[in-house]
Amino acid sequence: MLHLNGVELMSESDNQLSRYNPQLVETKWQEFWDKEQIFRATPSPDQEKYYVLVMFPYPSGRIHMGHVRNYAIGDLIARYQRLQNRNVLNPIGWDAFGMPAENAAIQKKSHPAKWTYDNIDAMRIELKSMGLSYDWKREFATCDPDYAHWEQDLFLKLYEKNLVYRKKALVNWDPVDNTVLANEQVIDGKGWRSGAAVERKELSQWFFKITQYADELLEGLEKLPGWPETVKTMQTNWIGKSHGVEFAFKIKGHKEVFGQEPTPEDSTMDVYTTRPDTIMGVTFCSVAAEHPLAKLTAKYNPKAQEFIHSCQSTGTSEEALEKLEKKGFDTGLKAIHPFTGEEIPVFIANFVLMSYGTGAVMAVPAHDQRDFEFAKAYDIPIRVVIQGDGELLDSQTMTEAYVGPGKLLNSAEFDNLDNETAKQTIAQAFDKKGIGRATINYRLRDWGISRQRYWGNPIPMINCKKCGVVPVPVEQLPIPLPKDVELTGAENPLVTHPTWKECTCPKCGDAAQRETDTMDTFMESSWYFLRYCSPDEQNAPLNTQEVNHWMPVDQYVGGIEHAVLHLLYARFFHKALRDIGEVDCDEPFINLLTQGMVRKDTLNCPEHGWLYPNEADESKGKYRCVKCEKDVTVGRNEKMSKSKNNVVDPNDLIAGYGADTARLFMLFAAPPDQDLEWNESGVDGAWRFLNRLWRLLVDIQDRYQGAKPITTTPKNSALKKLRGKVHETIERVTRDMERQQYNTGISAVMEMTNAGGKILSAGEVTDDPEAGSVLMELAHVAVILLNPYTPHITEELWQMLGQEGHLGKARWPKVDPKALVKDEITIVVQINGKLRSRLITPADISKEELEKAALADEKIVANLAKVTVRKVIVIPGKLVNIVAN
RNA sequence: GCGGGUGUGGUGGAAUUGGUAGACACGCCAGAUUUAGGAUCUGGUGGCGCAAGCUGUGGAAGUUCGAGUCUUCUCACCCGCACCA
Repeated sequence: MLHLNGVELMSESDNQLSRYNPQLVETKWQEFWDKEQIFRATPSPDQEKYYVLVMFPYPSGRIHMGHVRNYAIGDLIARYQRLQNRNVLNPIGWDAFGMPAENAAIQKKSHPAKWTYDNIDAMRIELKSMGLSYDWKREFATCDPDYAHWEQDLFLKLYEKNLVYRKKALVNWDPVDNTVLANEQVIDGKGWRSGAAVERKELSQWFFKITQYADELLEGLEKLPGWPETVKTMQTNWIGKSHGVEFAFKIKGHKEVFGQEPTPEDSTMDVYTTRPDTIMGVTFCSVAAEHPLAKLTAKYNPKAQEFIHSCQSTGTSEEALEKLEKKGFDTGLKAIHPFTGEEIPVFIANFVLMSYGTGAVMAVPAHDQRDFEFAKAYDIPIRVVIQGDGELLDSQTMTEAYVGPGKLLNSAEFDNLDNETAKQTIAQAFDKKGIGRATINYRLRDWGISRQRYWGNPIPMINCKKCGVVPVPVEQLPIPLPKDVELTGAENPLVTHPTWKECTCPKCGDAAQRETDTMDTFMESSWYFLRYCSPDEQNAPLNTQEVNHWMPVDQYVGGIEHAVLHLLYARFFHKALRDIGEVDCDEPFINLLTQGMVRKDTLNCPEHGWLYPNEADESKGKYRCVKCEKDVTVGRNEKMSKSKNNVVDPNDLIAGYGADTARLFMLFAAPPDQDLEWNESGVDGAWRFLNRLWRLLVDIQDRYQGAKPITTTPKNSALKKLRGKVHETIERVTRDMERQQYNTGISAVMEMTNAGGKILSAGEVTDDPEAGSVLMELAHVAVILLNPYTPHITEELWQMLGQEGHLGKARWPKVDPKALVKDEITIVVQINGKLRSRLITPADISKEELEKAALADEKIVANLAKVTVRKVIVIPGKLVNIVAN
């Protein structure tokens, strides 16, 4: 019996000639990898490092197809890089804080920690059944006391650096989850998780100064060529940098309107505009409902108050906004135009946002669509100040605002300037007058991280009546969550717990209270990739030396849904940690691969609603419900989701076909960044290929046991051609690995094994003295090239081929350039670009000879009988195109 | 509305980046094999045509000896943002 590091080859009765048994093979190799710690990563000075990272899962209890795809891709990259002799770090862990654990605890009257750790145990088994090459020694969950401890520590370090602050803020309140949401977590005015309509509420909140890094986050994108354009565009738009001018209007009329003299604050109004070139077209101003001038007006005028109220109660849903009419309320106050001295009305308008710029805008109806609509509704003058090429604009007849480029008119000393130049000239004019200056504005706002939830990491702060906000001293960390809580969903147990929040102020020693908010769970995912580098570090959040050895992440793999949220927070947090000396590099993720969704048809029965795939019978393209025989509507092909029942459980797939088949299918069915349509027969195809491969290699080993892979050029031309195919395949698969088009890599190997199978079954050259070594080379190459896709079966076949050791020690094959040299090639002959004939010529044929041969070809001669040749284009090695008429 | 992307056989998808369109697979058709494991093997398979051939990459035009690939316009679908001044 053969042995390999204590692992037995399949027993005699079950060996070489027997069928491919994935369950046996996979269990065997998973145990071997585990026992021998094959994928343990330790820094090594001799090898180039490679850090591959997959987005860690939330421990929901079961893996889904999205995980399988994500981790199959990540593992393929890890194994490929190992074969390229790189020292690979491929870690995994658990994004373990969050609301589902609390909801489950409420439902089951248990504790979130128990639910979470039970789920992790279940999911770990599932992940292990996939045969992923993780360094499991680095595994952690973000709810581990250790991880929470060092996160609190980092929070305090950033607080010291003045990157964290607290302020009262109007927040997005999710009434179902009873918590605050960041702007990024509000989608179409609804909570990203609960789907409930978000309300506005004013609360004291902790913020990270992400806006301080807005410019670097924006510019950093340019240094990331390995990121998809879509993600970079989304982040660019999210940051929303704009150049403009901020200036102040003098405000008058307080006495007339309110019967009161203005306070200094009330007598001016700051506005921000990106269009200073249209300054002479300003005919009114508008302010947000929350603007101080609006509030002032409301104080004296109940109708204004009513109007403001109606603004705030309008929904923020997509539809509501789209149909929302432009409405305003005239404050009666007048703004003084800074250049003309003209008095213009100031309105409270329902479409002005308090949270962007200054909450007040100068309105130019002729050149801004919103202002145009507003002016039409309230009969405000429209003044054209930019004239584009073409027809003359007429303020009386124009039906929409002109927002294009052009020359200035009706603009006094600025007349005839082109508007781009005017932006600068006028900005300077503001500066000279001392009432305004060029400003940069961002759409991005600071990251609010306070959450009124139990199952999160406590914010390590103390509120003292005397001293105010005081940070918890580092030596008192960690602040653990209380274990003795009962979750009801009504109120945060950290608030209601009898003792947890009570403490003494570190400054004055008086009784004080802890901050009861916990941190946004995006905090945990903002530095987990750093903690992976030194997961056991006991004295600090990070071991800087180890972190700097492994960082940055060379390849990050995950879902596109994190394009803005997680990926922007993580970039920011990383840069902040860089600035407190925790890590050296500027960007955490050099290359980003965003995999597409796994989708499946949805089935809907008129009686039973959404059906599971096995609840409908298919015949002739029609589906019937197995329960009621009614016709089933086949809905759109959609992302697999529990609510639509269009899910396939990866565990069933792995139990039935094995992990290798599941992985192969996932990687073969589509390029990784594209959506993947789930298709049962595609799985069968992958399964059959692995069986064919198995049989082919068993056949080769049977016939040519002991043959050494060939290293020279075979004499027989069929064998030479086959060897050419082998090396062409190495070249193609290598290229596909580098360009991350894994589906075509598999195709290439399939072509190669098909060619090998053909030679064997044809039987013509199987007795050639070199046949064995050519086929043995093919077998070896097939095994190694496929190892990143299907690790278990390739290990088993490697061993079956009599190889010492395991594939962890193998190296990616090298192309023998001699093997790629072809004796003859096929040349296409076209007439006027249409295919007319093919020539088989020696590979080294000269241009002239090729032209001659093409023109002498029978079919070509026949086709040229009635026309005159005008020109002949010869592309050596490819084609000849004859231009004739 | 703005920004980004995608349209190729019955299906998933290829096409060395301007040079044989449809690789590889699924499905289907025909045949072989008394066929023990989700069969396997051989051949065929874009459309039209008996054939030579014609035609064909959402549509229209253009550049080019030559266009799935480049340019312009247009249609459809998908994703993101959405009154950001």
